[in-house]
Amino acid sequence: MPPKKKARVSKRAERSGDDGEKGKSSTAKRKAAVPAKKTETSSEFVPYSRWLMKSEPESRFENGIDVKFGIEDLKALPDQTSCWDGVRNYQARNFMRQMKEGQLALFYHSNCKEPGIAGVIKIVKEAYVDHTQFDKKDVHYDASSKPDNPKWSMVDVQYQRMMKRFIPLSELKGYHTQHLSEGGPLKQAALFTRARLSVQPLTAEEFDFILSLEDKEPQ
DNA sequence: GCCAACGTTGGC
DNA sequence: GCCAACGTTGGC
Repeated sequence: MPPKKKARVSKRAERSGDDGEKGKSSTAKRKAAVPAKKTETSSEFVPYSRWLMKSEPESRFENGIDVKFGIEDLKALPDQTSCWDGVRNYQARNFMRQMKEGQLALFYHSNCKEPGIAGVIKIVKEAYVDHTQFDKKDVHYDASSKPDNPKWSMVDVQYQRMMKRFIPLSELKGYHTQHLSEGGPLKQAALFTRARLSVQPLTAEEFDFILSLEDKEPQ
């Protein structure tokens, strides 16, 4: 399961102990878990079912370790499957814990020449303990996390397909700006409103809109 | 390489 | 429990 890899996020996160989900007390709550949207006609919560996950496709060394993990790297693995370890941000972790097997996510290339949406992946294993938090050699080792009460989780994802064409961030940003003034599906996309979140939810409208761009001319 | 935005830490 | 300092994310 554990190919070395990806998702760059803080590296210490030390205490703060919080756990995000016991929700009630303490600090670090700040903007805890954004609640899923409600439907118009009922007060039922509709859980998110689409996601966007960021990873770096270009080599970058952290403590002597290359954190490069682009969609091509995922595609090259046995079963085209990998665990998504190394997430060290509570909101991102909490979103991963909401993921269900079979759900789709957009694979986003970050911190690179051309940031943007590279392809589609599928959640093939729901959240479980991220072993790298206990590994002193790992870039994302977290000395504050104890095996009897692990802080960090990961999911497994499987490559589905490349986008028919790469959708650059710049293009999405153009639509975001446009939708802000005229209305439209990317108006509130987390990619822009929560820029630094490495694992974020997408509404069905956002997800479908982004996929629809594949068949349009680059803007 | 710069640096704005923002999450985390830790003193008080 | 506030908030300034610090460190990271990630576009440009």
